[in-house]
Amino acid sequence: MPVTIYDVAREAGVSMATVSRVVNGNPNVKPSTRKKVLAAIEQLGYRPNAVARGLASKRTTTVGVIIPDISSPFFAELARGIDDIASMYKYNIILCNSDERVEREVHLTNTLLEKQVDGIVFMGREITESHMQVFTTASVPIVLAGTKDPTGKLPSVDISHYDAGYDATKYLIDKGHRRIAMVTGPLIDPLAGMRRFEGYKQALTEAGLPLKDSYVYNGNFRYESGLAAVEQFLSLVEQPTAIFAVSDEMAVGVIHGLQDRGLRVPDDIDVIGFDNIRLAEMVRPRLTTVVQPMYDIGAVAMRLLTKYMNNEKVDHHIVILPHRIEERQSTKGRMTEEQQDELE
Amino acid sequence: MPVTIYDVAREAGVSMATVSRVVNGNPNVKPSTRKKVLAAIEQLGYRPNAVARGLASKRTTTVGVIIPDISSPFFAELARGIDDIASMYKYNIILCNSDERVEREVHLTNTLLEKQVDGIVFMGREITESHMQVFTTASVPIVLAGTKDPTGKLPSVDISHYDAGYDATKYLIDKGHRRIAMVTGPLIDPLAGMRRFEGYKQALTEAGLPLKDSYVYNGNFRYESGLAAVEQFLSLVEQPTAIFAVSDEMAVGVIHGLQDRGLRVPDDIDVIGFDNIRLAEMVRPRLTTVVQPMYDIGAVAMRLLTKYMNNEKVDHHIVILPHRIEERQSTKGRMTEEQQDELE
DNA sequence: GGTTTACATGAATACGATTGCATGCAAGAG
DNA sequence: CTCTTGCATGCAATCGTATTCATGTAAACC
Repeated sequence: MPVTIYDVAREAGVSMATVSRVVNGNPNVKPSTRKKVLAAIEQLGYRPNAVARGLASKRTTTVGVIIPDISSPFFAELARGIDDIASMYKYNIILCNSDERVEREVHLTNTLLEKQVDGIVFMGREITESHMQVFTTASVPIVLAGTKDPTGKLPSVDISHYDAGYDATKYLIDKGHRRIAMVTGPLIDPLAGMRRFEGYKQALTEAGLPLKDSYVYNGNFRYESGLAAVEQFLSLVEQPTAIFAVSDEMAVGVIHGLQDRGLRVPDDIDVIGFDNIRLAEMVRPRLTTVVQPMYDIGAVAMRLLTKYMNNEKVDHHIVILPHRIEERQSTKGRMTEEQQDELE
Repeated sequence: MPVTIYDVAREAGVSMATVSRVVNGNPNVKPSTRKKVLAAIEQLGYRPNAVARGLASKRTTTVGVIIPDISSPFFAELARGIDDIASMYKYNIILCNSDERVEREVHLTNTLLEKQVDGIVFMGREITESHMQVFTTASVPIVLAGTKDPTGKLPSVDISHYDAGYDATKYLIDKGHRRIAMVTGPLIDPLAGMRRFEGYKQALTEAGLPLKDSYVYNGNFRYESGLAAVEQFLSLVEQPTAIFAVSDEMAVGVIHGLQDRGLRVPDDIDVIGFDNIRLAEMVRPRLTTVVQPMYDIGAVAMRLLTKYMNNEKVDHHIVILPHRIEERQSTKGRMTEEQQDELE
């Protein structure tokens, strides 16, 4: 029923090969016939069948995107970066939510490969053996965004979580803090969980500060974790003077937990977050945070993928994007003892 | 190079038709041969080519989703609802960001149709003539989510924006407010902009309250609009005692704008928002808001689409989901004069 | 035991494009 | 004027599957 390339050919009085050529912008067509064909297309309301084209050409101009949860602001921003670059290169995106479940991630990968996507951008937590197994059976490129595989084989785009954890902690130390608590992510997460925590530990160690278990709360990136963390920290005899939470949501939870107990931020306690989602500017006090270029991670990952898909030369298959600390109102620092001495 | 159904057939010593049958779960296959085929598939690592299947069967088990901006929490939640139901029915989704630009929406629709999606879920602002034109050329069902077309022809899932606007305003009136300001969306938006505003006007009228231009600020759903609105309202001699913002982001902007000026919410001014995104619970005071079932709108829209795709009977092609007001701490009301009289 | 019935399977074709190869023709070279 | 060259076009194979139809076989029936 729908009009095919053959109908157009008949209408224009040419062969289907010629129609195909004008549709695909092949220069080897006489302007006059091109015009005829275009007219026929317009006339008949012809819409090329991309599935047939995909079968014949072995390219679908579609890429798969596997994401933990699109309703998370962090990943949504990443996804937007991916899609913007994708559409810039004329690709469409098949978006799949994995909820970070390994079997599902593997299953989705297979589904995407069946659908003959030209490439895949993968976002997840841990890269396991199961992942590597499917990934290596793929005949199309796969790049990791916001993750890195332990073997370093796969192309990936991410920040240095270790450095970021270190920098945030160092920032607080330099501000004069000595009792610094941390709200971590799930430590099963090797990067956003573990590596950031290791950065924290390193910074403490270098400053000669003790690592106290009671100053570490194991969160899950969500707001409620922040609230819960405050409970733990405030029950201590020696309460922290600064709290480093590895997601903005948790950081805001911390701030509100503190405020609900009558403490002021940053007057009583400093708080620093992580990510720099829009929320960070939509709290009072505005949140000092480690900014992670989420949009860019997505965009760069997609750009990298296009290079692989076009068999272009790539210099570095692992790219580490810079992070930085955006100083806002949730941190103001403490005077160190030396500074206090000077004042006297 | 990749292994095809033909290779499997040879390996299993059957015809490709039989392989196709077992792959598609056709019951007309002797268990013993099914087993042989399955073994061959496993052995060869066969992965069915969904593109070829799509061409032959004329179904892609893929649906298109056009969305203004996936990085907006509101739409992200909607998208999640869509994807969950889609994957429940074994569909994948092609996600496209339109930025609410009409030409782009039209263009994306055409692209999706070329890719032979089995259906489309469309989210946008206004449904114009251009939209209707493409939509009607489509041979697959299209359902609107979070919008409605003026002609009422297209299937859609949404709330009643008019009622919601009315209810929010009425809520404030019942709380004793007489000076109620509103931060609207762009009035070009016929629903989230205009209809909510009309509900507001109606509620005022019924209560015998005047509609004052200075009490209306034209926002764009973003946080900054809320801040700006406060500027306008506080410059008035007779300042409002309650503010109704048609997005939570704007409402939070309003709250912060007020707080930044030393006013307290709700002690000095009540604020009510709209949407009930997670942010609403991540502010102090927590935001009273009109809850819009975003996830459900997406889910129901997708469910409706599956019915159309399966040629099932549908009772109502336009479905209006319920909204309600979630009362939190940003509203506490004012005593009316009568109440004050009673106290004396 | 012959006829009907149901099931299991294979051969062949359609799906709607892309693309390599052959061909015809006109222009340019010698 | 002939030969070469290159452009414009058509022919036909191909992509990997679904699906109809015909066929063969075994079970079921009276």
